[in-house]
Amino acid sequence: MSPKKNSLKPTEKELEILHVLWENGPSSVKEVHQILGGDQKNGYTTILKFLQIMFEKEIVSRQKNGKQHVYKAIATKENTKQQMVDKIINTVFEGSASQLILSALGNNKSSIEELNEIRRYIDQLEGGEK
Amino acid sequence: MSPKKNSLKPTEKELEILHVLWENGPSSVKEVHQILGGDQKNGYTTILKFLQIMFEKEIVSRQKNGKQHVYKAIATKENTKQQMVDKIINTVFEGSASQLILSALGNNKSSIEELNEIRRYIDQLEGGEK
DNA sequence: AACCAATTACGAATATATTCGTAATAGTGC
DNA sequence: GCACTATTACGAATATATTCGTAATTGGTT
Repeated sequence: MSPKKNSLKPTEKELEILHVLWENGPSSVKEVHQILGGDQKNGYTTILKFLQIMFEKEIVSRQKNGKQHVYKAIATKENTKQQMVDKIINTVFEGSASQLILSALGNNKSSIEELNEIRRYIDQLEGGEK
Repeated sequence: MSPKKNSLKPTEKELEILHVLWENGPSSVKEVHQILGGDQKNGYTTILKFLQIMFEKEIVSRQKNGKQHVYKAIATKENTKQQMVDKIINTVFEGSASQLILSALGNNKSSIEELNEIRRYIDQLEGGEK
């Protein structure tokens, strides 16, 4: 019965902005705008508007610093990635993570080192029973 | 310079419908509507409209059968899954398939058998050099 | 050929996402 | 305190997605 809805489904553009906040850390509108390519890519007020909307959706928090706001992502990159992975697993891989994994292994060229890392991780999962 | 754009980004609803066509095979509007839950879930013309739009976007093909159209998915489920995997890899996993895989292994409980299957697949990839 | 039920076609209403212009505000320096 | 500029707030325009009511069509039946 919480008054807020926390569906957490960033749109395409919101995700772009989240990336900036994750990589750059807490940032002003100006910074986000710049990092995303300046006026070539988006009007300043476009980015501003998005940050305001994201603030209302509680995707980001903000804090005043002089006359400007500094925005900060609320969800971590890890959490967000996890949610997106869960979603794709459920919508197209009938709930099976391993299907997704096989598919990811399938077409994408992972290096030998990466494959070894994955193998090590699997060993770890199996070793730790569960 | 082809006259068509083939971006292939099914929306949420389109994906739902594609699933029906993949699982059920070529289907009439009536069938899709029924399988998706009938009038409880969507009006008949809603599904009809979607199939018409998807036809224009060339997501599905269709063929007349008596007075009705029989719709058929153009892309296979495999292709579509692959595209979605590629996209998520590029948008949130900085192009690294193995990152996605580790993430998928991470929170989702795969069974021992599944882990073994994945391991076998990795063996195969490594064995076959490449 | 005329009728009827099933089906499609069309267009509009609503919802959400994206973009940005203009107005209001608020610190800063004088 | 006042003017100046950086910044935010607001509201509207456009785009795309979703939903469905109503009209037109069409194939089969008599």
